[in-house]
Amino acid sequence: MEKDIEKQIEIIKRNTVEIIEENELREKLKKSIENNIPLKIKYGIDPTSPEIHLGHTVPIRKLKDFQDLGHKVIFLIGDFTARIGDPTGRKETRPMLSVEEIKENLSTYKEQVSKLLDIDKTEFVYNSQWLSKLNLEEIIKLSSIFTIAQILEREDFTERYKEKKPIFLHEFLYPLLQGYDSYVLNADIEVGATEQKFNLLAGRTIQSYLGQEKQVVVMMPILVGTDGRLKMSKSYKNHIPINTTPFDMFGKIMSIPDNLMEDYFSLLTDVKADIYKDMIKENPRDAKAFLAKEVVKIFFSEKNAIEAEKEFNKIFREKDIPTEIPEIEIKEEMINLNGEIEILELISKTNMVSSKSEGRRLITQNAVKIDGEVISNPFMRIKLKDGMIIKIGKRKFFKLKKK
RNA sequence: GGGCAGGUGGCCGAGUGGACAAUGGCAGCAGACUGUAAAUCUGCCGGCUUUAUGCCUUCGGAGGUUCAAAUCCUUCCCUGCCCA
Repeated sequence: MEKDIEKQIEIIKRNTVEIIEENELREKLKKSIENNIPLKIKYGIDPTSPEIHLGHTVPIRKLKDFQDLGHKVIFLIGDFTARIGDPTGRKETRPMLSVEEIKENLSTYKEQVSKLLDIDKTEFVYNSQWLSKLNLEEIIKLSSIFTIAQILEREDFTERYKEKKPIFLHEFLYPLLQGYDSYVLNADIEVGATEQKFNLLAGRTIQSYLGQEKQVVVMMPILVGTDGRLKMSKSYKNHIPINTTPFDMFGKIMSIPDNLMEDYFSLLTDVKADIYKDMIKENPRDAKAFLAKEVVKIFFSEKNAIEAEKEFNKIFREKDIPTEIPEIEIKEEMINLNGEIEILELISKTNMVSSKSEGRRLITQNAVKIDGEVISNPFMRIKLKDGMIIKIGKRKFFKLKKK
């Protein structure tokens, strides 16, 4: 364990937006070092979607910092609270998840987290273990800690309230339960994104109400998604999942707006600020490629990162075809006697496009190429050849396989 | 329980009997350009049919009125506001 408090503080503070309260953190660290007992770091996640994306990795990287400092990371899977749905940042009520759905989502979690954390040193807990046992009396007692005004004070609730959107009673319970989790775990520190502030603070209130030392709250910034405006989230379709291919991750990072680069460097990589700032100034494109490589390296390997870049350049700079292309088999009955088929027929029947209209649209927009040649007539008859390359748009490639 | 206002395409949001597959914005897709799947500009953006003043499905659900309904009526479900 790192024995120097100031050094620990320095590492903890990197990238954090706010720490509540810093002196309490100092106290906790001091005690921890004196007694050689690691602090319990709580981090909770909803198993609503089994996909972890780069946005989630910002706080998770902070957990890694704590782990490296010798503290104990407790990864809380909110399988029970997921059934309520965290109202945080939501403009509307979340649908309740069923037990089955949650179970399904849980399975891939650990694997993804293990790309960032030392999984053997990480404890995983499920809050259904204790929350499902709470009785009504205890819930009422918890509810009595907060007033409606306090809960309505939260920005997302206030907004919804102002916009006359529904807020359901059970949503009020969410922060209470999250706070109660902290009490059950006897958490020293809870890490979360800034939008979690209310929930994180509820933990402090509940702990102290129940006679426990308050947790310190460490808040991490929100990562903006590929659209450059909204927070990264699967539901906004602006996310970069980590369960993907190195090439896809590389490409998605290349698609972020230029002005996001600094944030991404600082929140997702260990590259020093003066280095990436210079790079961005010098050549934004190359800086972005470097960023993409660095991130891919974290989740895959250096080799994968280099290959991904090569592949990316091959396709988008040299306008070449990818190394690996999905093969499409053509069934006999689709082809006429001369071995021909209409192009639209070909791409729609083989599901290269989602519908015939879509295919027609793409063809008339000059988005379809066969062996490098633009096809602009949807009814053009194509003589099929084994190994023919069909390119649709910029990114979709198919190789024909004739039976 | 009563009164009032609402429920529209992935989202936001116009439309209040025909020309509405439904203005606009966002997201998405394509093309051009480029330094990249950045930015910008242009086009597309329910499905089906060789495309057409064509057909089918869609404006909370179910019925109905009408030659014709997202638009009118009945009823049910859901939300907000006010009263109790």
